[in-house]
Amino acid sequence: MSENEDGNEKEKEKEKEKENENVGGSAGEAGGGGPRRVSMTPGARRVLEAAGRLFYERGIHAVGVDLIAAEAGVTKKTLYDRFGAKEQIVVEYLADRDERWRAFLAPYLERARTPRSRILAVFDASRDWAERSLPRGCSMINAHAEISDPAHPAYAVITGQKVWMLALFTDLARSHAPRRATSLGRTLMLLHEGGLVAYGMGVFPGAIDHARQGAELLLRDAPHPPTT
Amino acid sequence: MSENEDGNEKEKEKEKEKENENVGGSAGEAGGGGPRRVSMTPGARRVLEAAGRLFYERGIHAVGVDLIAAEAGVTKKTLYDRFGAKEQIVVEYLADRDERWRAFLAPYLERARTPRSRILAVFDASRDWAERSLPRGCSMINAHAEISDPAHPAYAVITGQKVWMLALFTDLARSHAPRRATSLGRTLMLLHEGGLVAYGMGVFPGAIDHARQGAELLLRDAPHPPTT
DNA sequence: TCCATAGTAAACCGATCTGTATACTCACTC
DNA sequence: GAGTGAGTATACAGATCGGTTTACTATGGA
Repeated sequence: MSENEDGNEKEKEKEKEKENENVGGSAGEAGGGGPRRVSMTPGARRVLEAAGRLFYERGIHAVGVDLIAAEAGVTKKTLYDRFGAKEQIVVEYLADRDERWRAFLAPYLERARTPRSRILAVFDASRDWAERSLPRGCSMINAHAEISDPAHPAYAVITGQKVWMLALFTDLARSHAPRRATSLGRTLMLLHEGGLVAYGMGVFPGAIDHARQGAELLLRDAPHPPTT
Repeated sequence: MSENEDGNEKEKEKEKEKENENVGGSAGEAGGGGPRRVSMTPGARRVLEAAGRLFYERGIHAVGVDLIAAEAGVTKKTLYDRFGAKEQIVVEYLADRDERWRAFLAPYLERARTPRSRILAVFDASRDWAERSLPRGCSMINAHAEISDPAHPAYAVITGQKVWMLALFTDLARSHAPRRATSLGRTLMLLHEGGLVAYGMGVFPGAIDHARQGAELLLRDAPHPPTT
């Protein structure tokens, strides 16, 4: 363990990752706690794509590695060479979803210019995100229902995303009404989560838009403007 | 199918159900769409108890019938004689939870006397219910994450409970503010669902109480009183 | 030419999955 | 005392689970 000139090898690896579509990493980089552990070879990418689709549609426990490998068009050998265990695929799946969501959300926040509109922009982003890729509700909530053990490496990804969202709402709330930022942030979080759940279960149509209406009501109510 | 004097047999069955703690069934009876299909013998009761506990703690797909039978102290033969299939145990599990919740909620609603306090009583009941038996969040939401097929017989139980809750909130909202009952009922539903999710995932402490605060704000805001 | 990387193909492991079968016991009742 | 309902004990079926192994191929630098 003394004679590894990693400097040389790193250069090679970096050059090979020309097709890696990293999203800059401006506001991201908190995908799951650490850097990606697996080298995303073409086969690994197809595995992750297939696993993500199957996990979300049928549930994590209901999908076996044989099916994932078959859908990805790779053998189980390749799958285990890349990921080592199904558990790791689950972690990558959730971290990937989280990363994508934050990248999707970012331009919505950047476009909005007032604190109020930035808060509402989160709901707009969620609605658009849900309509295009969340027919069965939030991936994190669904995964949490299946992963009971807090020691599971995916658990941190799940709770991490929710904590991040709460911090985001609280930060945005602070800009709008500093005096009640904590409380307002939490209420926004509840409306948002409720919207996601109600949307995923089809309780009533337009659940996320309705959550946005609820948020508007909250913001109109005692907005603590510049003291007039 | 002609010679069954059910009048005689019914009496016997009813006498045997002395230990059955049916809660009158005033507002209930919508447990899952139909009457219980399985005869709840002592063995069956133990199966349902064990399955309920295991399903909730570890997830439905993660628990096998062998484990359920072992935990219940019955053989798989008994289990299959009573329930026929694991699927049916899942249905009974969810219908049972739903029934218990409605029975738990009823006295909270009866004690409250104003429309406003009746709405808040739902959140009070949920907080108490969650603290005593929902460390991992709402059973229905968790089950929905695992059961993707709408044709699954448990699906109707899941969505049925949420629809019932929405109807309850809407009814209560109608007594408080008839003009905006639909919208208010939906927002209350979102806050409530959000509270359940946030509580189950431990996003921040006292999530259901905070949802109640959000509801209070909603009710204070434009309460549409008797026109003054 | 050599060699590491990434992959295919296919068999195999022990364990577990849902579900069924046979054979028997016990308690209660008509 | 025969019959019935509820249960035990145990073995087994066929499939699938996560995971491993051996043998081989294609590719693209150094």
